[in-house]
Amino acid sequence: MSVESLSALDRSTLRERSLEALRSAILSGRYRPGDHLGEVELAGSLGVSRGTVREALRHLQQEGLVTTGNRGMLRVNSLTSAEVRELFRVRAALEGLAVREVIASARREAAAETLRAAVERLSDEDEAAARIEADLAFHLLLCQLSGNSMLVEAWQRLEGRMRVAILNGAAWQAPMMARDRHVPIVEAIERGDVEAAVRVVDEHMTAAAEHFAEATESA
Amino acid sequence: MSVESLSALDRSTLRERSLEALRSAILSGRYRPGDHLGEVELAGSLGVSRGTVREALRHLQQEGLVTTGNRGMLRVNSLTSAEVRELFRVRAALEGLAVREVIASARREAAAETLRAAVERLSDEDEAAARIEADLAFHLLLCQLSGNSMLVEAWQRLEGRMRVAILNGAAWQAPMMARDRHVPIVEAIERGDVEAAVRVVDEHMTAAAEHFAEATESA
DNA sequence: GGGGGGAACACTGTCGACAGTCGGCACGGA
DNA sequence: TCCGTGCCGACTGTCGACAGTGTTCCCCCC
Repeated sequence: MSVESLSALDRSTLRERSLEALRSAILSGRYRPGDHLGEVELAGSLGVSRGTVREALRHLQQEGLVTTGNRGMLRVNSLTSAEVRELFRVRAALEGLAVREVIASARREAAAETLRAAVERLSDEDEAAARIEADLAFHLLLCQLSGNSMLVEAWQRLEGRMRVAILNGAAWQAPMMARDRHVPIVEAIERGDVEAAVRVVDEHMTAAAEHFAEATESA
Repeated sequence: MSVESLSALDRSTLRERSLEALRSAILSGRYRPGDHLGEVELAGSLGVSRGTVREALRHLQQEGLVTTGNRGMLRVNSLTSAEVRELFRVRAALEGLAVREVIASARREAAAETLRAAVERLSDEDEAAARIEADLAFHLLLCQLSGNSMLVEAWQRLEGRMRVAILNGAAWQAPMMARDRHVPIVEAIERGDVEAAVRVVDEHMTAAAEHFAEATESA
């Protein structure tokens, strides 16, 4: 009786799929920082028209993964170690606000529980890529639980740059994403200790900043 | 419901000019929140092709000035009063970081002086539009003087939403942008008093948040 | 052998057209 | 009157093509 229902994936536009493909290609390191991204070449390899990849590239440009070169040409972006440090300081400010709002929220208990569960997914053994995803998911969740949509948006805008920074030091990120590093945050939220929570987040970010900044310097 | 045609003597690309034209059209209130923005119609009134306005619209979408409606159609965005409050809390966090970094900076004195000059441009008598510009310029300058490029970027990403919020309560913004409100910030920076500076910024943002949130509610 | 001119080349900017799809409306039947 | 249904218009998604412009490299002349 029922016709094959169109899966939601087929609903996505070519532009969205191209965008996702390019983003993951860059983030997986298939393109090196500084590599030139030609519209025609990408269009050919993705099997779509130039206009379509063009839109995807412009989107990536606004995300900060791609930057405009000499003649309007686009190339893969990279971050200096100073920018990495700056990035983490902004993150600290944002996530500091997040923990503040989570603690002040009426649903603090439920939020803490959710975060506790997310921390458990931060395995110390998994693949590097999985660990990165779990780490970013934890911090995004923290922002989401604040209930501040503008905060979530701002954080997500930084996410692209974050991933670039992480990519630079991908080989050494191990100790940063460990479960130990995140448990104190959850505990401070559970206790409702604003000062401690903010301080812990700050320290976490400072340590991560140093880590990845050094990684970029030696690259 | 029309935008002025673009002048042809400019060296910038049509896409950039279309973007600027659309942005100022929305921000000047020529389009009301919820208004549908059709690609063909805009292309006609701007005198460019659909693909060109399409890119501009996508840019505006990422800026948050325009949001995707029912069928992938774009319409002018508006903010709820709750979102306005959230927005200002994020701004407070960002600008709090800014004053912290400015004070910690080696060029604190020079920065304070620059800010002092910017405050003077916050006239109490000028046109509403000019006052808004001067106010935003002051806060942007504050971020820029921190020397944190990622912070500047994050702030600018919020700027579009800011202007939407301001637009909603455009008639009542008078007391918010007054010089008195900003002088204490500069003074705290001059004294190097971090705690006071952050507190003043926070209060400034909270007051502004209430102001514009109420304005959007009664609109 | 070195430098200048010029001709392909390789891009991006911009455009007009075709096709798919969604919403609304009129019409006919119960 | 109310509901199903098929048509129509509008709008976006996507594409291929043309034009303008740096860039590069080769060839000729000094």
